[in-house]
Amino acid sequence: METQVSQVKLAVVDDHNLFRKGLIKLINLVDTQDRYTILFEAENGNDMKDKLNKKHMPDIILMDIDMPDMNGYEAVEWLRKYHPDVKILVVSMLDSEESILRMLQMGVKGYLSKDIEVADMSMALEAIANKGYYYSDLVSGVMVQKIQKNSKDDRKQGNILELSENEREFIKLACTELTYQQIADKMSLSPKTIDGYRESLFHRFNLKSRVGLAMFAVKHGLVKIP
Amino acid sequence: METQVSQVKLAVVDDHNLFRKGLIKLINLVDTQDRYTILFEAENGNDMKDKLNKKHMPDIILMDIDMPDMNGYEAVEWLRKYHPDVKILVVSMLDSEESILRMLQMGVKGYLSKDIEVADMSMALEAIANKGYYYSDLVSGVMVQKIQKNSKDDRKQGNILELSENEREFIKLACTELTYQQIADKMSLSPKTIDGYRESLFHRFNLKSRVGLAMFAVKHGLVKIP
DNA sequence: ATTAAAAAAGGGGTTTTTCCGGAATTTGAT
DNA sequence: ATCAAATTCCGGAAAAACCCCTTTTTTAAT
Repeated sequence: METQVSQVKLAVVDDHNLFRKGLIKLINLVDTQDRYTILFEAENGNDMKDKLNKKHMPDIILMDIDMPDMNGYEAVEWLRKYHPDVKILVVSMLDSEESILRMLQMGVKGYLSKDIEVADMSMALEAIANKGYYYSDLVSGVMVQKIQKNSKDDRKQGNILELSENEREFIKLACTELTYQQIADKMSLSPKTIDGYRESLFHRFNLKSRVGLAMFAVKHGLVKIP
Repeated sequence: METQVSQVKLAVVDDHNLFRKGLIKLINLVDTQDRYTILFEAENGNDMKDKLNKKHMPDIILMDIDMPDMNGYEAVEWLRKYHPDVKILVVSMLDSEESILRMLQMGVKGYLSKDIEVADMSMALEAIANKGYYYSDLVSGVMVQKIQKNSKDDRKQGNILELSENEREFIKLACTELTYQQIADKMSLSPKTIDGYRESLFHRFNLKSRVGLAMFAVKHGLVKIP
């Protein structure tokens, strides 16, 4: 085979300039065979959308999650829809189970924590370029756990991934100072329906108060902290 | 003068390995005169404490804020106490006014956002090594604002820096699912006192509900999200 | 078309939070 | 020692949050 040394076009999407630059330096350092080219950098999902149109399509996008304007989840969702061939490697500080699973469900090809070794990142890039994916021990671990848990009825237990759109919306509004009555108005639903959402969420996630729900939302990135 | 090319010993304290490595690469890249030596890296404040004893003292410590175990504030507080000569350059994602002022108050020599240009970081290091400090436009801006605001009575307005210990403690507990009654028990105070804290904070920071207070606490890093 | 499940809405009651107006106590400075 | 300020504490009432159990409406699948 001669495909081993084919060129790989990369893009880096992360809101912290210093991290982007450092990451690129590391990639160049690791890239002894001159395989990798950085096509572009972007500060967030929106920026990426703009730049994708103007440039050639990258093979792999290194994607942060927590970004202003358009975050990693939204960016990945968009990419899956409009450019399903682009492989996504998440590089994020968030290494919660929820986050990993949510990204995997959306079809990312790898997920790295930001506190990994340089060698791991190198391996991930190479694996994705060659095999098309790279699932680290952390990620595989989360996956098997999920599979095992899935043997039972999964919907009923607390599973953040399966929140309805209305529930997500309600949670966001529950993190504000609006009363439930006002939330009901804003969502054009009966206060009783809102009360139903609340109770259901409380039971599913073992919560006792609205503050608990709000902190839960923060912990799992369900709400943006401005 | 011949002191221009004196050696400068650095240390990097940040919980994300990839960021540390990238940062160090950037420093080396920028360091055309071979002035800078990285004495050690640490993952958090505690790790730093350990490593400070074993190695020579660094001249400048590049310090993250949000870290597990012992965060940047705690680390800086400790450094000021036991090694007041070590200059601290904060390099953090958090660029809130509160965070900047709190760090400045504690005597750090510079404060950089992680989304700055590489050149800025280079300038900051050079300035701190030579002049002893580097205050970017962002930081100076925050400082003058503060000075201006300070002309008026500062205590009464919403100023996160001047929260009493009890208030900080109450805020943390208000972010849990405890009732005010339980919080009062836990703090060995009357529920009415707790109610007083609540009202005072609501007025000072323009809040309308406990959820608002909790989100406020999250936004300003007054409470840890586990 | 039928039926089971999920979503939305409701009734009615308890607890907690919120919001006043103050009063007593502790603290710090002169 | 004394005064002012801050901290702590109180009573009471309206609003909001919380809880459980039931009914209607919508959705989805056979």
